Amino acid sequence: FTSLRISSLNRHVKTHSDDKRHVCHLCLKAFHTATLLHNHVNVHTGTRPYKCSDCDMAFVTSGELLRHRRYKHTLEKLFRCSVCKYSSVEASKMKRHIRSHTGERPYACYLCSYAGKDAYKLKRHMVTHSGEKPYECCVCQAKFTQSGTMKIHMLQKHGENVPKYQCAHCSTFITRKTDLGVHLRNLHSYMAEAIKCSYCEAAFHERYALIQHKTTHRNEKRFKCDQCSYACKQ
DNA sequence: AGTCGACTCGCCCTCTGCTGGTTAAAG
DNA sequence: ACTTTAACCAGCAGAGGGCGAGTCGACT
Repeated sequence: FTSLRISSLNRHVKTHSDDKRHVCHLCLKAFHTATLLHNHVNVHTGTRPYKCSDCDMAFVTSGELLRHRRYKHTLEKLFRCSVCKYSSVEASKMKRHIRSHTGERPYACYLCSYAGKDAYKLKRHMVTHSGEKPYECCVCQAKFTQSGTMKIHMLQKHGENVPKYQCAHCSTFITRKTDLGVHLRNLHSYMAEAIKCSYCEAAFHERYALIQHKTTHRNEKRFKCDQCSYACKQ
């Protein structure tokens, strides 16, 4: 560490020393400076002098308030991505975002080949090795690996008047948005090679159209006598 | 020494969407 | 009875938002 000012150096040196003479009288935790102790005591007492004028939030330091206001009220995002339109309030968020462009994955799992783009993803991944299911449904006690999965479960299994997703191309209603995506891919996507109907010469580039077409054969008396007008289904 | 703002690291959260196993209905 | 298929479902990863707290430069 280098600094232009001796005062900064002196303060920096304190960060390496065990000389933490400013001790919290409530929990005995020690700090290098009186300001740090002061901020810490505010956490105990709930004292948050910096109140947001636009909502009920309040903070221990002015810096925290400023950041909060950028996130929630001014929406001032100083960091802009040079590749896409993303912008962020904090530099660390931009650093993390850039990895989605570069593909860099610095957080490697020591048990498998997985590597995460940030620490949280690795931590979340590690649950897959421990087998832990930390989230429990309060209604049926089913357990889940992620909170989001439990939330979907609660909504779909125990929710009332749960809206379903209607396919824009057919009358099918599907419970989950993600399954509607699967439905669209499987049944409504264009296929370069047309599939032929097994009962006639008709051919279709969309699977759903073929299925609909096949229903027209359902009550058809496809087996015809070539001697008379007799015909039957089977 | 105290204060302030900028910077940084870290933690936890939600939203989103793909994947693959299961199930039930239709063929 | 058997096979196929599509919705249902939980697992799991990608991406981003929000905040706590420590450090440092500049200033008083």
